[in-house]
Amino acid sequence: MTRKEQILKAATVLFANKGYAETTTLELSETIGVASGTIFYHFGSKEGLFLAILEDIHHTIELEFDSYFKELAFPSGLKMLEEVIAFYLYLASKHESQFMLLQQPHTSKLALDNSECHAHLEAIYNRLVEIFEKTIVAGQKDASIEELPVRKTALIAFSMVDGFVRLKNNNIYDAGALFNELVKLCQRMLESRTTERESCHAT
Amino acid sequence: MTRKEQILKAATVLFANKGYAETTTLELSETIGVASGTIFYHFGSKEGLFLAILEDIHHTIELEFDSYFKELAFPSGLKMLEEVIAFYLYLASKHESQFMLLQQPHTSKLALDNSECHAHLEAIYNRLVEIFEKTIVAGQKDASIEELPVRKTALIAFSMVDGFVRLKNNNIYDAGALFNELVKLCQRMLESRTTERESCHAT
DNA sequence: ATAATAACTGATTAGTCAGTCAGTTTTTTG
DNA sequence: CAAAAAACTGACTGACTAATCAGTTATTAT
Repeated sequence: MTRKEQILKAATVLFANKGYAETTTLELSETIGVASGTIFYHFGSKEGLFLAILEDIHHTIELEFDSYFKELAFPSGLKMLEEVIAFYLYLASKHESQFMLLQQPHTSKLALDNSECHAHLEAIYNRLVEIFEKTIVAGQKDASIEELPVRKTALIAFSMVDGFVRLKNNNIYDAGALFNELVKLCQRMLESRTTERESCHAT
Repeated sequence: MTRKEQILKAATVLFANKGYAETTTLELSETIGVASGTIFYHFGSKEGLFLAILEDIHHTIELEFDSYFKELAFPSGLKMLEEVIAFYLYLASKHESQFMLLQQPHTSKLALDNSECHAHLEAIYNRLVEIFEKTIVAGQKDASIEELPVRKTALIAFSMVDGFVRLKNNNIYDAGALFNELVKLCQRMLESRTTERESCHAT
């Protein structure tokens, strides 16, 4: 890892866990063991560093999704939903600090008046929602998922799983023990029922 | 409104929208039109002010829930779910700044080493989850809601609706247009299916 | 009306922070 | 190897911030 990458990664962890404003550039430089000036040599300013982190997150997520969608093959859309939730939670755990940073209010705050930040955030969220969209479309093809509006339903499923990640990261409840329930409820929410009812009336 | 209340309410709005660290006591005093010393006269410190806000939020939520549960009468648990989601979103909108403050990382951060903050947060979240617990219990009594584990299911339903509020507040997507889908998907998630099948088989 | 108490003020203080820059060390290039 | 370029340093600065406190004004009690 180069110095620049070291700073980037350490800053991601600190910003995610302490918050942007609460993390000082001096503290950051001390945790890595470099002079405080080095940060500004590489990133120009604290905000420049933050934007570089966002770009890195964007890049990470693009890579993860590209490799995940390359090997997609599931028995049914509904079964895929389970895998997809597991993958999302795996990602949020593997890149915990990066996901926590995305959930920081400072991030969405900055996006309001910084177009670079806004562009990254938009692209990242589209990718995250996409995983649910593809699942719903696949499930509707094999009739395992109900004919619900794809985009809207995907957004709600996303905010559900994302809310779960937050619950976990905030340590308010022991959310880790809720994984099975989350999957089951998500499936109940989306699974197709027309077949069951029809076969019932048919008899 | 007394001066003290004025400061409390203005601080709630500023902390919620700009963040705790990003809001200075000078800025706060200037928006109300009082001397900066007045804040410290009433609240001792910036953190004391924050804790007073949390107590106020706690109080607000207790009051709202007490009056809501006083007049509870619904045709079915499933119908109640719709009302309860609407009530939750109504609350989050009526007390927007207070709900946004609850979602700030600084709040859950402070709870880790401040017992007063922790106690308030715990009580508030219990009340918020309670609304879903009561609905599930009611629905299970009239057989409109499936026999799922009450607490766990309520936690997930809560995190779903709470995630929705965040989506709305962060302005990333036009979440306002998703209300009907949210209600529908929540109902699909929880509604009982055994009864339908039974009544069907009975005929 | 007067004393006593509470509410309020704002200049001051001690400390912190992002950012700078002249100078040093390391790496690359010819 | 020498010269040039890039990487890095850390003391310094000016702007800003939470908190203080001696003094002032408003309110209440007697």
